[in-house]
Amino acid sequence: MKNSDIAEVFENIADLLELKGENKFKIRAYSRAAQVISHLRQEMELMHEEGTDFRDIEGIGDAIAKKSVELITTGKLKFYEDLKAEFPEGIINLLDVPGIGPKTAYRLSTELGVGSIEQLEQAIKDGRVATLERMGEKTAANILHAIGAFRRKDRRIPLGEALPAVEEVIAELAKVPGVRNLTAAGSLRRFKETVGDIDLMGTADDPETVIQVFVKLPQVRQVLSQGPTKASVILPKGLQADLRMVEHAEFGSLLQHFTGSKEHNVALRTRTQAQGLSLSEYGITDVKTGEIKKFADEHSFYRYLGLQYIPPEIREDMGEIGLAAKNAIPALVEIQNIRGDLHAHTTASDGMDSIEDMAKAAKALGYEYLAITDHSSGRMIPADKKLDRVKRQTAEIKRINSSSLGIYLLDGVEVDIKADGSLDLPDEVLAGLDIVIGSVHSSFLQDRAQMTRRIIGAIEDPNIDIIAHPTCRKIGEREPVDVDLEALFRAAAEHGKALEINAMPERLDLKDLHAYRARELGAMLSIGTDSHATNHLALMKFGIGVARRAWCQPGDILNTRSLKDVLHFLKKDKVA
DNA sequence: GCCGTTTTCGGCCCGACTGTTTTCAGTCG
Repeated sequence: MKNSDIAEVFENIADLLELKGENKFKIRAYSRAAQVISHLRQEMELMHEEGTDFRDIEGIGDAIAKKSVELITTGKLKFYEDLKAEFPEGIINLLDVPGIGPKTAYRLSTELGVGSIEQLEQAIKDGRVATLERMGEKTAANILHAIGAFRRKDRRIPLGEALPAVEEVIAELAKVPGVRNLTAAGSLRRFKETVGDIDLMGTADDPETVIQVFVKLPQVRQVLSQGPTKASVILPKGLQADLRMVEHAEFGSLLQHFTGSKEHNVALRTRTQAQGLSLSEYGITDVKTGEIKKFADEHSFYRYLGLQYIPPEIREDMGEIGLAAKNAIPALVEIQNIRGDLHAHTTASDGMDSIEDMAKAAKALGYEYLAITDHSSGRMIPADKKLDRVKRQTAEIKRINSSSLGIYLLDGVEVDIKADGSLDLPDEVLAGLDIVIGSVHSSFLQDRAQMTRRIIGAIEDPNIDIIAHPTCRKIGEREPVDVDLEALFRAAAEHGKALEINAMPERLDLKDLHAYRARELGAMLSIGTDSHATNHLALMKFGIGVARRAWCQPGDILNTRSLKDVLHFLKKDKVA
């Protein structure tokens, strides 16, 4: 049973207890445990095998530890089964509809016998919902609308899609006179791989004007709510955007509050409560005097609480607050630390631009080096031409490296790790290159044992330097391959090979939790954009976001190193 | 149900908006 399954059970328990009207702190405890479990960097199943006591995990005590063990060992939980049996089938599904909480779900279920979204839709249409106490025509219509939106919005939007939409809206709002500090906060600012909705904020001399411009933007498909300081709208593709405006002097508190995560903020508030302080988006209130202190920026906000500044990417209540109190937050890797890109394609395979154009674009970013790593075969390369292609590439790279362009090209390849584990180019060809990236591009559905052997075999191959996009997932498109990541990370650490954080927004592979664990086990990481055109080189920032979410420091990332040190890692010192 | 620079018992985060209410409950983030 995977962590996500266990977390789901506890989240469902929290929902059911809420339906039941249980003690809200008990409910919160289950909900919090679910949250913590879904953020664990190791599978609980494995931790259990290794004898880990789950009570050592913050947020998990005697009861939930015991229930977790029951789930892991038997695949079921009696407490949960009994609880479910107390309610009409399907009641939990109703909670998925935005606007329906436990109270409403319970009444719909008990008073109208509604047990599914379809039945709910029917009950609204024949007018039964509007007749309930404290419900009306408007509420019923809103629920009906929410059902439609819920059906269309079946997944969170990848970061790479949300960001351009946001930039467009911000550009429009920036035209309003007196507007300042327009920023996207929320999961977007924390670089989460998918974004549920967009949190925009800013400050203005006259906030209400900005809200009015916002709800009338041409992109806006629907206005969900609108007040003097806050509005929510639906943008194309069902993307929800919330805008909040405050006074200039309060921006730091606002940004901090809406950057989240929710868990981080809850933990922060709980902690500061003991100091007699109350936190909100408007500032920090001294509970005794009622005096409110405002903050124009986040740094002063955290400083006032006696905390080191915490970078947005690690605000997940995963230990960062305790470390900040001890001034022990590590210096996370930044885009400025990156000295080159180790994964790029050209017209030699399926890329759009020539080797020289890619080199110039990388140079323009200030890089010292760029690895040209076209595919071994397939993707525009006939099998019988693959050796010629490599030869031509090597010659062209030699030419550019001896020119005055001022960037060093690493002569490389992204070689397929074939289904049987063999590599798609002969050893002697691979041995002659500066850098060899191994990738799985086929037979994604192999079973765990086979896939693990396949990739670890490549890690053990002396010619391989980096494993690209190790899980092969594509967000919202293709599931990750079934592989024993723990074993893979250990093998990479043992053999001194790097694992890629692929920076393409639809990949982000390794993902944050995996990169965290790989680093913890001592594996080197590299961030590669997998660029297929010059403008893709700028996607590096997404890889940096993942690396920061994985608490990586510059030393954890291969391509923060100088060319000399990279070549040393690749055991190609002699080439430099 | 969890947890401890006030505590092993008694606490447990904060505010806006909506709709249906004459003062607030429910939901969301």
